[in-house]
Amino acid sequence: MARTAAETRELLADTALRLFREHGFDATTMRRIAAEAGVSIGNAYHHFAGKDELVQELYVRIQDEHRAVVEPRLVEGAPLADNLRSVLHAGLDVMSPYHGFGQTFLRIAVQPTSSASPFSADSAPARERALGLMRLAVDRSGTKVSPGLGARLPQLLWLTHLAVTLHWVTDTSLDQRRTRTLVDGLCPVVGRAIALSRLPVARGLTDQVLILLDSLSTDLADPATKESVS
Amino acid sequence: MARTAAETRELLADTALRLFREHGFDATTMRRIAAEAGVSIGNAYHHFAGKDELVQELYVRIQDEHRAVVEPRLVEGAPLADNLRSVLHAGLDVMSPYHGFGQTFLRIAVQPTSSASPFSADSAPARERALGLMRLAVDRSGTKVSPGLGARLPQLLWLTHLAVTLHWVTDTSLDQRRTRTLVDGLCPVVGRAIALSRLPVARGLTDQVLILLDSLSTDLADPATKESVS
DNA sequence: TCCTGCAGTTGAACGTGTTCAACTGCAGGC
DNA sequence: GCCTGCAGTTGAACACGTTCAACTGCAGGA
Repeated sequence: MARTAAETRELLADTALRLFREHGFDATTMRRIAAEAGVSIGNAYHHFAGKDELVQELYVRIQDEHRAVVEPRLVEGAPLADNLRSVLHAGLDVMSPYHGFGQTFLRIAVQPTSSASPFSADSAPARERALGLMRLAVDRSGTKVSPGLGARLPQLLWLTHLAVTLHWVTDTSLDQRRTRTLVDGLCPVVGRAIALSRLPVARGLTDQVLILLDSLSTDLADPATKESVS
Repeated sequence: MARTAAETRELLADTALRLFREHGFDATTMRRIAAEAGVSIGNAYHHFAGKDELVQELYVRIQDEHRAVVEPRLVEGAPLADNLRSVLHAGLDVMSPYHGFGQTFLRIAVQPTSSASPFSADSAPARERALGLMRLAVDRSGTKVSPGLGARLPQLLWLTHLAVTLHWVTDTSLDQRRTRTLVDGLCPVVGRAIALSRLPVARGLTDQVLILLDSLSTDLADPATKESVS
């Protein structure tokens, strides 16, 4: 028997993700994942630290697919609002089959101790890729942005993406149409806000927001700030 | 033996909340809660549908305490930003002892099926009270707000509160100081944004935001929209 | 040929949240 | 005094996620 570790790992991930899609997260037991993959329970735990880590695998795959789907859709010179709309809708498209256990997704992502948290140091590469996608949307767009805001805009849009995802998870409407509506309404608002930020009258507010974002990104960038009681 | 149902229920809730505070959520087993309360496991499940429902009990108590703590702190005629700051800091004060299982808190709150979701129809009374608190902060403040925005402002501030809470849950800094910093930076920004919204140049954006909030509150108010596949 | 080491694997066992059919004891009719 | 109904209670039993000491089989030296 004894495949290579990589083979068994992928076999388990594929099986688990299929069962998650077919029966949901709770109804999919580790015993069944192992059984359908043709390995023992203990072996499954040898390759994945727990059931949660199998969801992280899905997280990674979704993100890869998101980028693959959205990149061709980003139009050079289009308004930023339009490109943002493409990114957000593409994200919803990709996540769509997994709405059933979005709550599980969130439960795992929210654990500060876990490496799955979008804010954790461990997921810095994944976060950097997500930020890179937003940066691409900004760079390709024809919308004029002040340099100061331009540097922080990807981060701001990424937070927007998180907020939309949060809404999507709790969205019980048919096919999550309400989240689609939210995206369609939100993107023009973001576009207008950015346009407004260039006016002198909004300069003070814009600067304050940038400072706030700076302090937030310090949270994300500097693991040393994670000190706890000695 | 056989106390009244209300007595046993409260005894269990008190015991559970004490154990949660002392040992955290995961380390507190239903068996131990029942044992320390002097009842059987089955009895505990007779009074609470599950471990999650005991956390909902905490959710209710925290909210009551939040209102009690913050109401005296709201200053008549103060800038809205100051009153908002009081509400948010008071919220953090009250939640502070329970930061350890904030993730558990969120896990339960996020389930759309559960009645614990802040967006669910079941928690409408709790949400209404939270909104009422924000309305009070707005009404007591001396900040001038356009009527259209004024009507939606409590909802907007409530969403702000949710966002801050989300940051708090994932905040690993000592005593969650970073969230405190976030609040201190965020409140002036909100104040400035509201001031800016009154200017004619921002009228279009303000209207768009209000329309967006309208569609969001339709989500919350109208349970009929929760239809799923027939 | 035998031994050693190790990557890959096994499944019984543990403690968990949760369920449920059965028990207890009291209030109130007869 | 006896029966009935029911609110309150019980704990064994179930399936689950997770752990871990032990097993397998092969590669590569002696």
